[in-house]
Amino acid sequence: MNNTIERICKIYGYLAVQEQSGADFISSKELAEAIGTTEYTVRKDFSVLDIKGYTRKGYEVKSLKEKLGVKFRLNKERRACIVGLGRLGTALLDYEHFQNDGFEIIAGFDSSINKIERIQTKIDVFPVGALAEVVSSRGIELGIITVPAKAAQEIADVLIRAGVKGILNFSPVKLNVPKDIVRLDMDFTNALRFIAAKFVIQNK
Amino acid sequence: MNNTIERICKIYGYLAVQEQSGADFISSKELAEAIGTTEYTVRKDFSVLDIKGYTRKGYEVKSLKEKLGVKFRLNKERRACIVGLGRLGTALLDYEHFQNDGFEIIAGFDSSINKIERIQTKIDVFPVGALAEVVSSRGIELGIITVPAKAAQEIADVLIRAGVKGILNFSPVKLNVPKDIVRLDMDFTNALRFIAAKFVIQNK
DNA sequence: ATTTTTTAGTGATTTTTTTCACTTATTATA
DNA sequence: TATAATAAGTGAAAAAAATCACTAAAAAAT
Ligand SMILES: NC(=O)c1ccc[n+]([C@@H]2O[C@H](COP(=O)([O-])OP(=O)(O)OC[C@H]3O[C@@H](n4cnc5c(N)ncnc54)[C@H](O)[C@@H]3O)[C@@H](O)[C@H]2O)c1
Ligand SMILES: NC(=O)c1ccc[n+]([C@@H]2O[C@H](COP(=O)([O-])OP(=O)(O)OC[C@H]3O[C@@H](n4cnc5c(N)ncnc54)[C@H](O)[C@@H]3O)[C@@H](O)[C@H]2O)c1
Repeated sequence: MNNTIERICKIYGYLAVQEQSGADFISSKELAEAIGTTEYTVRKDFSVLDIKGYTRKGYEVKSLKEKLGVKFRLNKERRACIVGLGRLGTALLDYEHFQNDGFEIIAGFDSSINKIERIQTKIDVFPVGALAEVVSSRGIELGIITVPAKAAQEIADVLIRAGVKGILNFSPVKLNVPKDIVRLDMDFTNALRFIAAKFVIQNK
Repeated sequence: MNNTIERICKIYGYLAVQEQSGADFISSKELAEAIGTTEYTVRKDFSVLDIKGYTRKGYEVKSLKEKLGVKFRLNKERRACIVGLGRLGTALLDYEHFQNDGFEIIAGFDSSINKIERIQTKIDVFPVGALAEVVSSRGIELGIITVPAKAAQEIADVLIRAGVKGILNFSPVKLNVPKDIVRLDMDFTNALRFIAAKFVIQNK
């Protein structure tokens, strides 16, 4: 199931691009190539999701995107916030792509008043003390954590208590969250390790 | 196999922390908890890798880390470079953790001479024209791509021709690489999509 | 000295995921 | 109009991954 979700998310992104460039139909083969899987897997995913295509044409880009959008609620705008406005946090804060793709970063938080005052961005920034209040009052569903490792769990706890449903964690700690909260870790060091390790395995 | 590699990388990171804090032995259960899997899976992974523990004690932290380090060459320093010194690239450039964990960022590249001149960092920065030369002469094995989407494939091609073995790609495009090159995409938008989609699926 | 508890090790089983093999529909072509 | 080609749909098979169920060893407790 996770694999399917992951593929669907990639497909959804690819469809957005294709839609923009005016493509009408797209085959399972092209989708497979675009996201790095096989046409069988793409068709099986769609089969399970009860999504139909057209023989000899493929899937209609617009309606396919629409259907995936509805099934996985990728069509709906989601509000997010970033906690920890250091080097990584500020880079993310100004990353316009998120907004285009349906994720609206509507607030940033930091513990340093200094930083908050100096920061240059169109997005509202607050002291971290306001986190719980802002998250719940503004209906923020996603929390992005870019604070130092030692503060990450505490921030996660506040976010969850305030009502976020998912956490994207950039700090290199494994956060404890209740199992109805979706957590995803972006650990760059592990990513580099994975690349290095995979290379070693592949070549022996 | 990929799943095993991923788990081993996480375990390796956790072991580094445990070693630091002076732990001697660690059980499959603790490891499982730390990386988010089951004790069975951890033991099975080790069983396959022919790694032995001690009954009623667990695995010896130091020698386990050592063994994984050797098997997956995670003990060896790897040189890496960052191409694209914008908001994300500069954040990564100064991220000290990489060095601690055996990844030595030894060069940064950008197409803007202006940027290169203004940038403040201890790491050597070069115009992108020097990429191929620096990569091959300094034995850089890993390339980190943080250029805009439209330049990403071209940079990947140069990196590969110059001899990198793996690419960590932060741009939101699927790079084409020969299959002996390990590529890993860090697509933050997809990560947010995944969280949102998983949440929807979980709660219906 | 004996029993209990804990934890690894692993073959067998189960579950999940992927791939295959084949059918069907539709369009293009001869 | 007949034939060829293309691409979806899907049950079956295969492969991969995870879990279970058990044994064995060692330490701790009685
Ligand atoms: N910089 C990178 O390239 C990079 C790469 C991988 C992972 N990370 C991880 O991302 C996180 C942030 O990294 P960074 O380099 O941006 O660090 P940073 O030190 O530049 O920024 C951290 C920010 O968090 C703020 N902060 C600290 N405690 C806080 C709290 N309790 N509540 C709110 N804000 C708080 C600090 O004031 C600072 O602005 C770290 O966990 C780091 O390990 C960073
Ligand atoms: N900023 C973020 O938070 C964020 C988040 C997710 C993904 N990304 C992706 O990471 C990449 C970089 O994002 P960013 O926000 O840092 O962008 P940015 O515009 O701040 O930086 C891009 C840098 O690449 C340089 N560059 C452009 N073409 C180049 C080339 N051919 N060779 C070498 N350097 C070149 C530019 O001079 C600039 O310094 C983009 O692909 C973006 O989609 C960024």
